[in-house]
Amino acid sequence: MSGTERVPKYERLRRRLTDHIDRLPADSPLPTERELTTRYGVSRATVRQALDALEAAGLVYRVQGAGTFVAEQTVSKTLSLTSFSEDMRRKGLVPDSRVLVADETPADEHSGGRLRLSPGTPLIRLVRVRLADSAPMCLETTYLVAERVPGLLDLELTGSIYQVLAERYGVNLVRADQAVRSVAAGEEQAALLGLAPRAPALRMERVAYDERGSAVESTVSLYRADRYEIRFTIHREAT
Amino acid sequence: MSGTERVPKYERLRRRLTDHIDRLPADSPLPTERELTTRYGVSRATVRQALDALEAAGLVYRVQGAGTFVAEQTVSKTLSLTSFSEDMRRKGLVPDSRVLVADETPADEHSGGRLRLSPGTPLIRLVRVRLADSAPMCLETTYLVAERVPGLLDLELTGSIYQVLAERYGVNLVRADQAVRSVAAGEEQAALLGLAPRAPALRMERVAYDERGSAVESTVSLYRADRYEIRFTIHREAT
DNA sequence: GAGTGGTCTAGACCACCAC
DNA sequence: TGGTGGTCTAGACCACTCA
Repeated sequence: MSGTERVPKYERLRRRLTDHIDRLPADSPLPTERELTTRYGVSRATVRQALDALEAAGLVYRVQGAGTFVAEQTVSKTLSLTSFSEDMRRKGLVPDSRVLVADETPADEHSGGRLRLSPGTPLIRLVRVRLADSAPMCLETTYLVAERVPGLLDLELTGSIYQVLAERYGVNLVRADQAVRSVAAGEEQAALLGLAPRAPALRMERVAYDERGSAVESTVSLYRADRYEIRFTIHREAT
Repeated sequence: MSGTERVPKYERLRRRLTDHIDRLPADSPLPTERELTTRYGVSRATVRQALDALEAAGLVYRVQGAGTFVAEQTVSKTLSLTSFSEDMRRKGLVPDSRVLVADETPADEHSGGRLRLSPGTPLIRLVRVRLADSAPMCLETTYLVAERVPGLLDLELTGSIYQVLAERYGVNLVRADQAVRSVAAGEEQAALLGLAPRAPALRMERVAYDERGSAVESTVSLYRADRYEIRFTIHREAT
């Protein structure tokens, strides 16, 4: 890693504007696109590319014929694809894991079906109790396509798997389909999570894909309802 | 409504390409940007604007130096801001409502806090049992800023409120912050939903905003866990 | 009517991939 | 090395808002 990082102009402009916006009250007008053009010495297309990103992030809103304005602050951000570790750190908690199972197993209809694999395809299976600040937060069963992550079981598995996938295997998970349900924890599950039997839990099912749309990871997470909630921002579709 | 609708070129191109893509297998290469330029008689910037939308929707992926390709089909779409009625119709169910409460009430810390209003501000309150195919699906308490929807209580409230807001009041909800939890239904709630007491339920809290980022609606929904789950696609953030 | 954001063009150079 | 997508420019016209 050398110190040179290629950062496009529109990205640099976006960051400068983000810092600027954070210090402005809601509904403050931003400079006009043409003024930003001269102020930062870039073309209007570049300015618009930066503003497009800010608008998509919900930081500003634009009114044709009037201008661009600071939006009221959103409580949360768009829900993004993160690993458990990243998620917890973002919340200010210290993540950890207790590995219950780590082995290789052929795909059956359950695990392979979600990954759209034929039965028998080798999968890495991880069953972990995920801890936050040393207390159980969630019970997680993960399947990974073994072919994509050779030797994974020989590694430390306490940190962020997504980071390992990216750095060691060049596998970048960019998209995931999720399904969220409310369930009553089973006896065994409740015991592992430190809950009373039949206590409510949040069940999250996820299939994550790489850039090309190939399924790589399938995870079922069971979160303690008293410790976890999902927060996110959604938008109205145009179509 | 006259028949003339202004549709930008990039939008027309996006639709044409969407239709085209639907008939291609995954990983098929699309024509190059420069070829689309000549084929459709538009500039490359316009082509890229159309492709940007397709990429954001997860229909294609781009590899620098190689080309643009059809992505594998995603099961579900990005979670978008919809009303209960729209949500149910999309699932092929018939929505209906049983209104329990419909009145005007001053904001207190609970209701006003989420909407970021000062206590005392008039609010419209709706408590409804929402039905899908004539069976209880969810128990919903909605607060609307009364000033934005004068006379709402005189209207039929069985249909889509979002449609009423847009068509009658020009209020377009474009963004919402949501929080999802798993809870055990209380006795009264369980009775209204046709559940056993302490049965698991999905609790969804939502605050919806208009284009300018002003909070307009605050809703708490309690869904029957055995009938409802949330499905959505999420993406990895660049930053 | 002056000024704003929305759309569109024609052209250029760069980084990257595959042959 | 040739072609691809990624970035950027300078300029134009349109639709819309607001005084």
